Amino acid sequence: MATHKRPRIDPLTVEVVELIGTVVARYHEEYEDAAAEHALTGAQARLLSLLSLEPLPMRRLAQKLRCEPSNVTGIVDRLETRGLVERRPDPADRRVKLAAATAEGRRIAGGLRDSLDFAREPLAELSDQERLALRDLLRRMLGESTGAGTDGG
Amino acid sequence: MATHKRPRIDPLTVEVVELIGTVVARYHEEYEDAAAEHALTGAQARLLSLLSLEPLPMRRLAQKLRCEPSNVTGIVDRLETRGLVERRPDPADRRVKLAAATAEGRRIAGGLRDSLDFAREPLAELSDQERLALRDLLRRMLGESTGAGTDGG
DNA sequence: GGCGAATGCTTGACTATCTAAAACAACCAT
DNA sequence: ATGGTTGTTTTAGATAGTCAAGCATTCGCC
Repeated sequence: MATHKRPRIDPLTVEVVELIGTVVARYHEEYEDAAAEHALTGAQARLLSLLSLEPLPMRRLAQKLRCEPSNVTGIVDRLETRGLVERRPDPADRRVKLAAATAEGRRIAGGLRDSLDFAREPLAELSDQERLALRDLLRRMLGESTGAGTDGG
Repeated sequence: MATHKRPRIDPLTVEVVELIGTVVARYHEEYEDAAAEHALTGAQARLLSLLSLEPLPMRRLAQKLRCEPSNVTGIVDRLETRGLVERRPDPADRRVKLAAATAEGRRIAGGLRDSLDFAREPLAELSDQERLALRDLLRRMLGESTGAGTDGG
């Protein structure tokens, strides 16, 4: 009964998996906290951070956030109500609406970035050499598909 | 203007931070997908996984999931409706309700664990020695506060 | 030039997650 | 016994997410 034919995993792999789980959990916690400090939800913070780099069509936002466009409509609505984001027409295509961060929106996004100490603090524990080693290991683990934005267009 | 007095960060640290962000994103994606394969939401999957180890009081669940107890009520309700979880009285304290996974719930939790290939697949890329190095780096990064469940009672 | 299909966004209906506040029951100390 | 504390649920309300339908615009094609 319950023949869980789970491929045998060595304890080391299990431990690494658990460590990664811990990193993931802590990262999220810190992110949500940082967002909350600026009266943003996680989803709002992610969207606003994207827009602080460049204006984007709603459709593009949905792709980057991996959700339905109709969902983006709501999130942008709430940010627009608060004056952090605005919708602009796309001169090249009148169907498209470009969401863009306002000056205030960019200010908040900057503050958010600064609050995101998660990455800096624990990394400070590591020497340059160790950071280098960590980078290489993570790269290999991610299989070079680390184009950081290569989410096929 | 906007004197973002952001402590200068070296490019290596920035890159490592981005890599960790990618790991976090992929982990979540995989987790949600695995949950969806078993007709569970992320929150339901996390809760059920906890209960597959041992029955827990609602209050304890809320602590582990870092949310309000009233929230746990709803999630357990939905899982109970589907017969994956049941509420039992705590013989030692009649106020307490112990949430416990049913046999079917444990079965699903097992399947969920098996689907969670995220950790195994990319880790297979690494040699034993590299895994060891990665473990040590992650441990140091997390500052030994990796008691994996030492969420003070 | 115009017609139909495809594209971009929004709306509406519905579910899940989450919080805060209030209600209720049971425990515990005095 | 009384009263304060603790554990759970209920209620109300917000956000986030899906899917299907609707509307406007663009594009392919004749």
